[in-house]
Amino acid sequence: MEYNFREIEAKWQHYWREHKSYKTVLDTSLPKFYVLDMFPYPSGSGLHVGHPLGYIGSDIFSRYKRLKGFNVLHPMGYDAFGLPAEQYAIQTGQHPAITTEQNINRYREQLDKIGFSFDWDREVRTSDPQYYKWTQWIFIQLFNSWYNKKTNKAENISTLINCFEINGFKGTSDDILTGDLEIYHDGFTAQEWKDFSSSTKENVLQQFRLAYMGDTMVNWCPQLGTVLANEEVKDGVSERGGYPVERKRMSQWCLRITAFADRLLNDLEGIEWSESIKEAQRNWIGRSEGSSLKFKVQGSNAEIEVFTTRPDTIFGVTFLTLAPEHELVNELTTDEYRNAVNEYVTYARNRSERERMSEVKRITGQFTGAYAINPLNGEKIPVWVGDYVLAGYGTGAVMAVPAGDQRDWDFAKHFNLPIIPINKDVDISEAADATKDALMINSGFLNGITGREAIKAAIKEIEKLGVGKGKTNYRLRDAIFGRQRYWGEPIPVYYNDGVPCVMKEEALPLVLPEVDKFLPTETGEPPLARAKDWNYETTTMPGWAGSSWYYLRYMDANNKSAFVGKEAADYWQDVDLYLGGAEHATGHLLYVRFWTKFLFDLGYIPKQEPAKKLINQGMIQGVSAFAYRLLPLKVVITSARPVFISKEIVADYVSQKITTQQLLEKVNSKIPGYCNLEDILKDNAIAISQIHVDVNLVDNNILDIKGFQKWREEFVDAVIITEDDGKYICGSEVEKMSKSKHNVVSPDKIVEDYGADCLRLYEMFLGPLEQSKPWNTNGISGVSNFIRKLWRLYHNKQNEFEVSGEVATAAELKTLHKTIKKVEEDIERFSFNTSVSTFMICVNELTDLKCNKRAILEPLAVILSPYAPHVAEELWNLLGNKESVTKTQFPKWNQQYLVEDSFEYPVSFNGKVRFKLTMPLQLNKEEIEKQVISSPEMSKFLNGDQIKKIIIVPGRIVNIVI
RNA sequence: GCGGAUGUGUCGUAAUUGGUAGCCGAGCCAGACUUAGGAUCUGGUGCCGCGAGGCGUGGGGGUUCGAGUCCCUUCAUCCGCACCA
Repeated sequence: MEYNFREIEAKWQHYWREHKSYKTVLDTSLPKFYVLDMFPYPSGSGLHVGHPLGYIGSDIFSRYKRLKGFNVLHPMGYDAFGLPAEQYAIQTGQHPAITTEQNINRYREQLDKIGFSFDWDREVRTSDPQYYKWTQWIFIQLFNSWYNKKTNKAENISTLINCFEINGFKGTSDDILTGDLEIYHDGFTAQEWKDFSSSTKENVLQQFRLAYMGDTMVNWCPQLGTVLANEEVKDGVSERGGYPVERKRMSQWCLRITAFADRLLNDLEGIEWSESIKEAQRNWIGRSEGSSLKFKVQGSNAEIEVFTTRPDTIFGVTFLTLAPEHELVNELTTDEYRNAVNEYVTYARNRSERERMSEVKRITGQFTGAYAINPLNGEKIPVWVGDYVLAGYGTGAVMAVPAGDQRDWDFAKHFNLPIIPINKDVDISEAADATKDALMINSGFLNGITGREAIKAAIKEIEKLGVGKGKTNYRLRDAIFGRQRYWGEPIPVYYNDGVPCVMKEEALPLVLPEVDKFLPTETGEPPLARAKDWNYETTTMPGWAGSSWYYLRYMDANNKSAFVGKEAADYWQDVDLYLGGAEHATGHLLYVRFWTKFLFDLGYIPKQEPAKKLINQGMIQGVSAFAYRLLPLKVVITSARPVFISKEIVADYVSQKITTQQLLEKVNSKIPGYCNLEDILKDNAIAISQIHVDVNLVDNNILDIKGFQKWREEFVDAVIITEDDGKYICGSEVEKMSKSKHNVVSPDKIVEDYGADCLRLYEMFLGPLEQSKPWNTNGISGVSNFIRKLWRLYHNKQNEFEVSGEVATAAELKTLHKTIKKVEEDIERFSFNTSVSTFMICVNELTDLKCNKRAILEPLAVILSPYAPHVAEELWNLLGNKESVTKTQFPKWNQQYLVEDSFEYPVSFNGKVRFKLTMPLQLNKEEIEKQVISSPEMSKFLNGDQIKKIIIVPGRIVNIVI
């Protein structure tokens, strides 16, 4: 045996744990560096090889920064509340806390085997009452705060109450307003405020609080029995479980994230996050600027308010469309159209969200009989109802400009409504044209200017007439914060005569109560309603609550008196490097920014962005393996045994290179009399189904037949039809790694077979960190060889450590310093895959030089230690160092060893390399030119042409332009 | 439809500011040592061509002495948002 990774890795993992090598303490004498991984949800299936990818990257960077003299905070914890544990609890009755605990222990065991440098003394678990105590505390702060538009920050609600007591409230025009005040539309005086009952006061304040009870349309999932956030719904079904989701109006706890929309959008500028994440967030916030506009309704007091981004097109309006759910639909509809409208509204409501999405192109609508008046030209225009207008965006009503908007155009064509051209020389006979650059026509005072200019002019006029005003609209909705679930943080609220009150901070945590079952009650109330003497809110917080501030807790994880102490917050500030998957773009990564801004506004933390730099590691996909099962249909089966056919044979069959008869003959030769050949041929009734095979039973697409037969009881005596050489070839496909697809590769197995260092190096070697790629173990031998080669360099045949004290030669030093330089540059730009190659080149060169010198090995062990800490630590130790390699400094590379004395210049003519010339590197441009021109090859390739120009890049290239 | 990203050998990939395309690894081929190991070592391996040479970074065009890299255009794949007014 040579390099024994099992022994070495166990030894050093034990050492690090015993010596708390990675414990971090606040030390103001050192510069800080905070490296954070998105903490995992501890699922029942354990880690797969995809999970550690980001952790390895962040670990390399953390270890590197430590060697560079930084005080590095590199913590880990668990996002422990979540649906799967609860679903499991519902099925088995097992308390989710127990399942979660077990899963966490398994995760920890797996993580420990990979040799991460986490400071486990700072571990957090969101489901721990000592943690969620502070999540609840933050909720209370949100409840006790409002957003002051004047100061543009969150403030304690008392400043608002003060304001009411002194000035009263002027209603919607008051610029301290951020909530949508429908109830207190006309405002109130200071005296009226004082006279309000406490419940009326609270009703008013609810319109301002950052945590409030809102009556909103929610995504209701009947199967899961809970509401879901927008990002938990994909294509009309729940992200988890894939159950249908419907829209439902419910009273819910909400967080007023919309108050922060502008800052969430603008502050994206200042952070180093990938463009795709930023863009996803911009998209999600969906800021659009335009104007509100009120249309009077003929013969009614009602006004229809619309939002438009194109007020310039106001003269092209030929009808209004209301969403079917719009509150004025009923009031406006004339008796003549009442039945038709009711019918249409019912139809639209019953169309599920899913249908509505999949039938986007289907145009439906109904005239209400009502007419509105265009406030700018007094034209009478019909009011329609149509489900292409969404109730949830803007005002739920649009002014339809068929000339400029395709949806309006389609609607107008379908119902034969008029289309007024508003742009000069623009053809709208086949489609609408939304250009802003054409000159306006048929547009009153806007005629003759471009749409771009007209937008400003129109808003000015609209505001002058008092029929609307310039307005910014957001797609972003307030975040629904209540979940009808058990396994989440209880919301620290109780009710006094139906008026919500938050608990006193001293009374926290409000601990999750025991319940007899984890299901909703018979009356449809959330599981918490089952708890005895539970006088609190029965919904719990959503999964993202605990993860919206965990990075702050790590700074001061054991603080009993604050969510984070001032000293710790001031020192650690924010995350310098955040690593995690891109799938949280519009969920976690938006909420964590929201909470950070809020806590910043209240003065608890010094930064208003959580993370300076974000790297999204790519997803590692699984390579699924398939076996092909022969399914005889409508056929007399004489054998009930399952039959599997090797892929190549199937492929032949499918591509009809062999006939059904040949296939069956093949089957029959293996199991005579398997089925009635004639009947099969008569009906041509044969089908092949694909089944996922556990990838651990497959090597290079070749199936372990015995293992496969043992895998499932029903396969024990399955008939396997192989290729002629007796091999069964599986099919393969790249899919998401998941238990149900049996394509999960566990890091444990890799560690077991090759060692943790090898796993770390290989995961990095696989390609750029940010790129998604399928897992493929085939190439791992190269990395494994590298470690063994390094080991062998410093061990003799008897596996005894043998190192020479001789002075290193120039060539050896060159190799070393080249490597240090490259590795340092690679780490700084997160190009970990290229440094693995660099190490390989280094060891190859040292092997060629037969170099086993201490002077080379010592620094090499240090620069290798972020990547392969165990083997580096062992070598470092063998060299006689008492302290751990992690306590040392990253070596400095020295230019002097890298200087070449000569360089082989490629000499090219018009960019085509014709010959090469070796010259001293120290030559300046003139000298190089002289040498090139006087070289014997020159005339041969110049071929009588005139030299126009010579371009020389010293140390690079010589190009002659002819 | 809008937005983001990616296209390089058989495969994973590499290539400072535009400067010898294909580093490193896998696979494959040949050889050595050995005799059957999933070991180690050496050499070869983009395509066409006997060769000189030519062609090559998804396709087409452009800028340049010179383009994987910059610009325009187009195609393909992946991801996000989507009847957002």
